[in-house]
Amino acid sequence: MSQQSETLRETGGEQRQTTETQVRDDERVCPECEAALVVDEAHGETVCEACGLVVEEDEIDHGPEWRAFDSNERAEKSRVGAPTTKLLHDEGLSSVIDWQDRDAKGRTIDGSKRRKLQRLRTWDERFRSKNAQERNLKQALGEIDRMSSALGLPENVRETASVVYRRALEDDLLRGRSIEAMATASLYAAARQASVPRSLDEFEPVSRVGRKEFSRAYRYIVRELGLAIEPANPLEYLPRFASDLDMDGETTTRARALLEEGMESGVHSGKSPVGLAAAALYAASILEGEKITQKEVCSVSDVSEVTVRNRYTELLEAGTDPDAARGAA
DNA sequence: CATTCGTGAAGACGAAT
DNA sequence: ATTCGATTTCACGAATG
Repeated sequence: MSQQSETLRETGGEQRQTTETQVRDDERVCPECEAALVVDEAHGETVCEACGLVVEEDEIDHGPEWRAFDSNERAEKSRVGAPTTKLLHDEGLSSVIDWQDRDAKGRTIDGSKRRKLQRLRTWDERFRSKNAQERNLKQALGEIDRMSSALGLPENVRETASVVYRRALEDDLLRGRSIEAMATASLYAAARQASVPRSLDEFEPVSRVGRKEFSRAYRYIVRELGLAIEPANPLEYLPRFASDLDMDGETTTRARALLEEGMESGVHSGKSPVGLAAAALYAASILEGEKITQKEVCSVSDVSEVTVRNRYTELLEAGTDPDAARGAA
């Protein structure tokens, strides 16, 4: 999956080089000598290269840009430009291109200037929508990170999830759906694709949106993106549940055999894979004499005891395993 | 007493219309 | 969007150890 990590790196481009203590700050120059300022991150200071003048960080002056010698002058020149706002991602500092073909005095613009404006609008629009998507993505990736660490999902699943999300974003699948729901759905899909599935029940408490919402989002992206996700295999849940229960390797192997047999005879069609896995563990624990209670398997697998009961009787019936018969007797 | 087993009503879900 | 069928869950009681 090198393709995925490449896509990932692509947008991670805004990392700062924090290892360097000295970074040129080209935006500002020293008020005394006009030389470029240098940011000393170790000391948290901004310093002039040439004359050594120290300009404190975080002391950016938003006030008047000229000195005022009396109140008249102060009123006149108090501020240049619009105040900045945190509500816009660029703090309102970017240019806005009007849709009207008129200049500042209201006269119409014509000819080549008009076409030029048109091209500018096109690009402006492209950058703006790109930024909107980037911000969206940033938030979603944060959520994916949060949830996957809460669920103990490995790194590669996060990457897959972010790729899925990115595709959904590019295909304009986000309309009317919340970022959170889509992020959850992407992670769910990724976990299943990576053969380390988590059930919807496990996602419910870590997601910020309701189960209904993200499961709908999940179905939606699977259909729209054409993701090939097969029904979850009960075997994939086994190792995790087994280790949660501190079960014997023997018993786990037995459970796996039981499951495989059961799937041969088709007991699993239409049944919840999680319940099947839980039942197999329970059945195996009886057969192996390492007794665990139904309640215990239920607590690690989030299925009801009833389901475990039903599944495990089916599993034992389907199992023509002579060994199983002997163990039960 | 804890665990297991069975049952019917009720909810959730996917498929079909 | 609603309806239908299958599955799961809940709540309960009974049996078993």
